[in-house]
Amino acid sequence: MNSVKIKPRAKTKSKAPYHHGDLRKQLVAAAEEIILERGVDGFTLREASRRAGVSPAAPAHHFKDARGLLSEVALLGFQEFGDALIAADQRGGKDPQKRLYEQGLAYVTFALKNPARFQLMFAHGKCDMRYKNLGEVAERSFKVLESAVRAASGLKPADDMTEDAYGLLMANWSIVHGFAHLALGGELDTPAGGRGGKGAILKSFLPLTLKHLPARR
Amino acid sequence: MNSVKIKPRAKTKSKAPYHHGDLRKQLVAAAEEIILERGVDGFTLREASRRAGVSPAAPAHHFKDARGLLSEVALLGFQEFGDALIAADQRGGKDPQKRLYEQGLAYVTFALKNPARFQLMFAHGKCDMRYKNLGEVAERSFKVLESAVRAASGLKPADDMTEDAYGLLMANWSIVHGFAHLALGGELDTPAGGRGGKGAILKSFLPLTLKHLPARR
DNA sequence: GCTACGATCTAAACAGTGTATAGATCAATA
DNA sequence: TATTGATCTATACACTGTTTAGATCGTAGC
Repeated sequence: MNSVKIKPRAKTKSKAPYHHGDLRKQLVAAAEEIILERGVDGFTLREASRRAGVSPAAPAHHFKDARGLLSEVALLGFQEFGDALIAADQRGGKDPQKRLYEQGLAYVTFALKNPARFQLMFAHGKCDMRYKNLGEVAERSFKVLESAVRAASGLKPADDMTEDAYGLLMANWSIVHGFAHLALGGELDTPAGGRGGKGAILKSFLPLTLKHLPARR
Repeated sequence: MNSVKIKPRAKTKSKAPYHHGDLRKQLVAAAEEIILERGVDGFTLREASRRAGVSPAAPAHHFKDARGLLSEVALLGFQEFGDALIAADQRGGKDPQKRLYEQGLAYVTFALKNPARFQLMFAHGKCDMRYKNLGEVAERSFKVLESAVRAASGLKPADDMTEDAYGLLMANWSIVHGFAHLALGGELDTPAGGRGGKGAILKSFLPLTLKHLPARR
């Protein structure tokens, strides 16, 4: 056999060059794969290296450490998440109640469709909020919610948040976040007519719950 | 000197016997210490062994593996948790709304006062729900909530849950669980006048949020 | 009292992890 | 063309959970 050595990472390429060329992106992709397959806790940096076809020390040149790579994944997640929330908010038009409802729908939908990413984004200590602009990007999602709550509370954009408005904000956030967390933990599968997977949860349980989204009082 | 050798683990005892004598309990205690100090992810079985003064292989005689030990900790947690919910429910008397409020208060209070334990109890995959009677004990807490929701929905104990009642249940659970999760993640610290630690959260933020606990509609 | 046993422990080993170090490779710049 | 800096490998270290074989010791049965 006339040795044509295979580059492990590329589909059909020449010789496995010493330099990967696209490692950073592939590490991120591998990380997303892994947390999807094995959960956030199942992630290992060495496995990501393996899937990218490099040595365990290679990632250090692109990310400070394992948390760095996970933080990058979270960053991308929060970007998509924020976009989804903004789009939902706009679907709500001028009705604050509808804005909150659409946001809640989008919040949980994102969580159930991107379970691993969502768990990572809100896991305690898994990623470093000082990584790049992760903190700001996460804050952006928060602001979308705050904006709708301000409208629902009759506040103008420049006004300070009142205590009541802040209570409304926390209540709205809590209910959708709690629902997402419980659903992802399988906590909503057991009782009564559960089962049916994420689809059933989104289609039947979620609307039943979002009916109770707190409005201004 | 009439040799009174010190047993490393016991306060003031004789000789460090080959057999520990109280290992199971001390492992549980060590595990609770560790998750409190280092978080659930910071737990290692070897560290627990070290603190109990035994070799890394010793725990295997009392727990199947690391998850087994954590499951035991979760089991004890759910027992206390269930007791707290039941006591709160009774404080609510005959008013379903008050029962739900007291339960919510107790739910979040438990979470903030036992952060590590709570995170463990609701962490995905950290403990084995088939461990001993962990599943049933966890279910017991759920039943306390369900019972109050039945009352709030005008259902008798024997009645099947209606869709609406189930929505009410999920909404109540979601809001308190979400609040607890967000608070533990420090998510409620940043904005506006936050800070002040868990005490401030319990005393000011929580009531503002629980005002919005969904009632029957 | 003795013996045998079963429960409980230790010591040592194995495979896996994250990460630090030193050195190899290679594109691009001076 | 030589050098430099970015990117990679090989190696090593200190951890981890868990398994194995063997040591210890309370106690049940004789």
